[in-house]
Amino acid sequence: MGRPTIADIARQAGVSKGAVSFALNGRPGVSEATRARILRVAEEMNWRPHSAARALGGARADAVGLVIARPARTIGVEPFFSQLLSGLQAVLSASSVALHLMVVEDTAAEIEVYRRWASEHRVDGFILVDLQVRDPRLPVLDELGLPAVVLGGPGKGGNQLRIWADDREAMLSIVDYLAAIGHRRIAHLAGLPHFQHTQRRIRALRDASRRLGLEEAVSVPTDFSDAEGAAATRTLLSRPRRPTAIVYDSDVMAVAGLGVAGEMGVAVPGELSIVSFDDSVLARIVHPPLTALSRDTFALGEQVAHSLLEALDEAGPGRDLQMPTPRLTVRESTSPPPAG
Amino acid sequence: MGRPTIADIARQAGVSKGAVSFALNGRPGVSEATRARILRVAEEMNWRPHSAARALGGARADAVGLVIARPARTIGVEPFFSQLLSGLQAVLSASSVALHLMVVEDTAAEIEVYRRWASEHRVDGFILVDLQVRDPRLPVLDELGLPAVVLGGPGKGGNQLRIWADDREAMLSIVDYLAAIGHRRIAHLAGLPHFQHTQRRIRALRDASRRLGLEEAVSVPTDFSDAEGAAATRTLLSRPRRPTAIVYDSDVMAVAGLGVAGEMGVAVPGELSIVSFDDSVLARIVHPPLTALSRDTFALGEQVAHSLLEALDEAGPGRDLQMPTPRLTVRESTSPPPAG
DNA sequence: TGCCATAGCTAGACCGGTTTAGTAAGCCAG
DNA sequence: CTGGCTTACTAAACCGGTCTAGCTATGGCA
Repeated sequence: MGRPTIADIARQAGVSKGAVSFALNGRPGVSEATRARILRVAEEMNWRPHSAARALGGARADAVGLVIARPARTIGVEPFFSQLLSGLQAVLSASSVALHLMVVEDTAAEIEVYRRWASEHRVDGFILVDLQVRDPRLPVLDELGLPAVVLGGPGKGGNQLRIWADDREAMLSIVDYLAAIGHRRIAHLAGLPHFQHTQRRIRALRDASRRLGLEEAVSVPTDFSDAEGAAATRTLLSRPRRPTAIVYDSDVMAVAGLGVAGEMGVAVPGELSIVSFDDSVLARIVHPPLTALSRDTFALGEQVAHSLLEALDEAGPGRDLQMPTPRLTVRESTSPPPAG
Repeated sequence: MGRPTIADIARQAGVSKGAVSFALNGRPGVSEATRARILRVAEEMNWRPHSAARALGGARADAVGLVIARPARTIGVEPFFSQLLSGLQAVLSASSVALHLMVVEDTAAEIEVYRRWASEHRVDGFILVDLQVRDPRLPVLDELGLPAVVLGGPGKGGNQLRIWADDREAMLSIVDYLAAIGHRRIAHLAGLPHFQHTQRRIRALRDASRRLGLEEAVSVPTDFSDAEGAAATRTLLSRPRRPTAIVYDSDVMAVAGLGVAGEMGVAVPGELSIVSFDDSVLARIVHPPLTALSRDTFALGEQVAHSLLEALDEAGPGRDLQMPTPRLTVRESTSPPPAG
């Protein structure tokens, strides 16, 4: 015989299918004695629920979806995503909720996946990353009516829960630190310009520069890849009056930039200070180890998972949840600028 | 009205549910005219199949499972997994097959997940990574009767398809290269000792050392983490007669080792040559860029996905599939050893 | 003309659960 | 003793598909 069904258990225990269902789901309708007997039989027969059958009745799919829209080959590098995934899994696994993961090429494809998974009842909710400026995904999620947690914010509107950290404050802490040790020409290798956090960081740098009266503070948008990070660094360092400090929006770019500096014979931190906006093992294992903004991405993943599980239980209106502002970890890639 | 069902379409098109099912699945039983009409109605009503309902009838779940057994916090670092994932996704997405991903703490938990997903009809097949020496997961998979693709081999027995590259030949190419440029004392920072590929690499190094008459060739097992990579490197470099070349089983460890060398004032490649068994952006962006074995992990992922999809269609007996042997990419982290 | 094969379709069982309506028995109060 | 209420349970509908058995109309062929 194949996998046992509740009908098999019912027959074995001498009760009806309904009674078995009640017993297995811990709901009233059977006596304690009968419940114990049914549970014992189910245990003996090694019964497991058939998730599809459950989902058919309109119940949970016990899965949540995460769709990442980035060119497939570039995902590999970002420790951020792997860390986030790990944190998500840690919580989801504990609740026996599976994670449906998909990597697509662009936002249009991403939205298509949301529609498909929702209509196919594959998932109970979604996790959104890389919040964009006027994000076209939000209205779609509202329309689909499934709960979602959005990484990024703060923001109004929509029924999703927003989880965010204060990028502006974080950028200010970097610039304040650099200015305090004497830097007056700071460059910023930013990420994709249509991401909300990219824009917030760029604006924060500009504001801080004005307030502190810096000589120069330029933001250069990139696609987050090591290639563009390296190329932009090369351009910056080739200028006659080059910046004395560069802030990188990701650790991958920072490490690439560090490599370019070494290659061009620019000493770090002697002639150039480097700060990474993202901390990870990557930032720690290179030499010199990078001064970086430390946030606990694993914990972020855990928080996202918790919030989503909560939202699945009681669909409330969208809320905001602020994570601690990342704190600057000073390592050996920063020092006062060269004299003169 | 909620989501339209085939019953709604049937009513609208004036046919029976069965006819709709035939039409939508492209099987005989309806005339071309009727089929076209049904398809048009389905299109108009924006119908999507309910995956649970399909799965209930014994059909496909249209999902495959990947379970990774490593401590959650350490996954984040390995570019290998992210690259593999990207390759998998590229192919799976194209076939509208979802990927169920789960990270667990150990092999026992991994096996438990296999059992659960199989009995819950959540997935149609599995992908196994980190093949172990006498792998306890293989008999379980045979018992569950679901197709699987195993990364690692070659191997007999089991009904799984094995996909592997020739680790032995790869290690030999590294040692031959190092010996050819004059190295006589080579160390090897290996991975977890119960992995098959770890053992094969250790054995290959020993054999090559004997054949080439090297002065020393030692393999040190680690847990793949940057911490152990750094610690073991420190120990090796502190010895009175230290190795002139170190081969690292992963790029993360190699980069960590590079950092330790820099910190201890050991010049790379002047005094120490470094080779990474895994190539990735990581190996390229550090300075000096690392000589490494290049294999296309993304392509590996694509191949795995293709093979698994094929196995889903026609469950054949287990087979072997050999990937191209990784080729050594010489960069700037290797040179002849210091004189004397 | 009569018979059979076949195309084209319908009705309904079925998958494995959940859930609702209904029923029998037990208990208590009046 | 009876009516009403609760408890413990059963029977059956239901979710949205797939699939098989069977029915009807048509065409081909002897």
